[in-house]
Amino acid sequence: MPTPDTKLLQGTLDMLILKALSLGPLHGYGIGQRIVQMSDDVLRVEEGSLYPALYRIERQGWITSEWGVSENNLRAKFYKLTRAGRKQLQVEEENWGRLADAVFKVMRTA
Amino acid sequence: MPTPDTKLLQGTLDMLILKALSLGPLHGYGIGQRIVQMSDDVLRVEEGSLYPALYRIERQGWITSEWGVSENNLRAKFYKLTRAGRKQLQVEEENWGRLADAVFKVMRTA
DNA sequence: ATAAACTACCTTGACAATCTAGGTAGTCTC
DNA sequence: GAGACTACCTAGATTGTCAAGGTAGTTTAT
Repeated sequence: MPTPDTKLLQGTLDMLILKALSLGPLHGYGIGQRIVQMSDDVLRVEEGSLYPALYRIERQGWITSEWGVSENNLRAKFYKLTRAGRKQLQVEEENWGRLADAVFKVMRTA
Repeated sequence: MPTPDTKLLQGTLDMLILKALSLGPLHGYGIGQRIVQMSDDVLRVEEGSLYPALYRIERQGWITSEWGVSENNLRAKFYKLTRAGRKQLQVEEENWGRLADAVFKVMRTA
């Protein structure tokens, strides 16, 4: 198990989850792993953040869930991006880009 | 007065304040303005966030304060970066870079 | 003179996101 | 049958930010 050394950038978790799901349906546990992996072990997602985030996002209608069986033969809840979720991902992506660029610009100020 | 349309990326305020002060001492009100200006009106700092942040940062020993008079002839508390603050700015800068890069990497994932 | 706009500070209360730290239960390997 | 791993969940505390209020002094325009 990778043990990344840093906490998540606040406010980006929802976006990262949506992004992970944009690559295909996945259960909660797997989403956490996929994010760690996609970020090359820099970003970690604690379960205490992950599951509440999933409920929050589902309540918004951006993902749907369905119980199933994992690759390891365990019961698992699979999440899938909705059309609205795909749209939301775009919005958050643009927002993040704008903000991150602004921060970078400030940091580059002589 | 510029009215930027977005909230601050959480966790970056301290860094932005330190950065603003790295360009020279400044009073609280001015720090807020400098950040708005450095970010081309994308980042806004609410006073309800700014002043508590300044106390927090001063408590850490990264800045010191001194009462003085502003350019407009009003009493104002001027903040100055300490040596420790300059070092902290570096640390936060590296951290931010690493995290932001990781997020960008995730978002670019096919 | 006096109102309006701006500078500069401050505080309170609420809210949202995250983490820590616990827990359950099933599977697989040794 | 012990230990590691998968997979879910929750409660409580902490933290950062914001919204919305407030005080007081200065400047500009009327």
